[in-house]
Amino acid sequence: MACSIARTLDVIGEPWSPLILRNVYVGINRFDQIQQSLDISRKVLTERLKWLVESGVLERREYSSRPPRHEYALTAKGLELCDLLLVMVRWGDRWTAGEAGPPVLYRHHACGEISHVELRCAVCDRPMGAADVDVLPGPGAGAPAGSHDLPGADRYEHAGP
Amino acid sequence: MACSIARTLDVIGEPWSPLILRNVYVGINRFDQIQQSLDISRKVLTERLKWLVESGVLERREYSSRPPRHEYALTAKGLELCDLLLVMVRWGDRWTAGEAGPPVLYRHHACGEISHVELRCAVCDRPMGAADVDVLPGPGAGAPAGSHDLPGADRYEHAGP
DNA sequence: TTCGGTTAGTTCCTTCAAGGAACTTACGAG
DNA sequence: CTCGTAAGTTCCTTGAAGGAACTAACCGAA
Repeated sequence: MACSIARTLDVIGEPWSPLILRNVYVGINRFDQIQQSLDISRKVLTERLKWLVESGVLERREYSSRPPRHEYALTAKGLELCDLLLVMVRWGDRWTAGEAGPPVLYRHHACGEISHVELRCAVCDRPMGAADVDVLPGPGAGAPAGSHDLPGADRYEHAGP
Repeated sequence: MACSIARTLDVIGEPWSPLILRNVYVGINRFDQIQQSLDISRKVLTERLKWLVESGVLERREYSSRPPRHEYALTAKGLELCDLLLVMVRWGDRWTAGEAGPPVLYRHHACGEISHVELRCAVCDRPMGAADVDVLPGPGAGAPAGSHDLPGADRYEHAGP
């Protein structure tokens, strides 16, 4: 579990990143639009966008040369990150609901119904949450036994298995 | 979509929080254990734990009075947040895999197989990801039409619908 | 041709939060 | 009586975030 979470957080761990991602997802994908809708500092937005592009989550593309204008689009990698947002939304709706119900609804293309996501087991299709699994060391585990503080560890790479 | 993400991020938005949650989930649930395994500053850990307890995600319980000793445990609310971690792990494994495969594996109690989570539609059971939904305004939407910058907004509450 | 206006950033300065190391409290063991 | 441990606090230093203003590259209108 450890390092995959850390690696994911390395990409979208800072608080603004998921909100930026969400905005691009819903079509707010130009610099000034994002900056105004989130009320984020232009400097930080520049940094985050650069990082998200470097990480392969967003793509910066020119929609007009002369005047050079750019917009940001989700890659396949980024679109799958938005699945994570869907799960966040689900939790936020369930546990921190405002007075008036969820602010946004999702209609599933396949069935046309207003719905929400559920976690299922990829093998047996039954519900699969954190309460329904055992955690075992896998092939990429840092070291067999009880070793923490791997040496060349970057930010977020502290967490041992 | 907006504010539910923001509300969720308000609880676990800072980078350390998901890692703390994960540690408690796997049984590393005392102050010094967490501090050492994450190599996090004691001060910040204190703050995060306090916040997670206030948010109802963790519970601080005394496992020994005199000497007063405490440990942290997940609440139901917190356990469901761990579902989010499972989805993070899935993404991290797929897109930022190390050389040697995933560091941790999950065995599903119901079927006994090593597996991973999939997102399904709660209504029709078919796969449901960010690519498979339309986003519509819901009952709790800030305002009907194109209004941003709601006034009394706290941190993360900037994001309009 | 000059005067805005728009988009996408930089630059600079100030404030706030994170990190690190040492200190505190409350006990129990030798 | 000193040592060790768990769970924090306190203090100081560094790094990142926020804010406002400035730049660049063009377009269209006066």
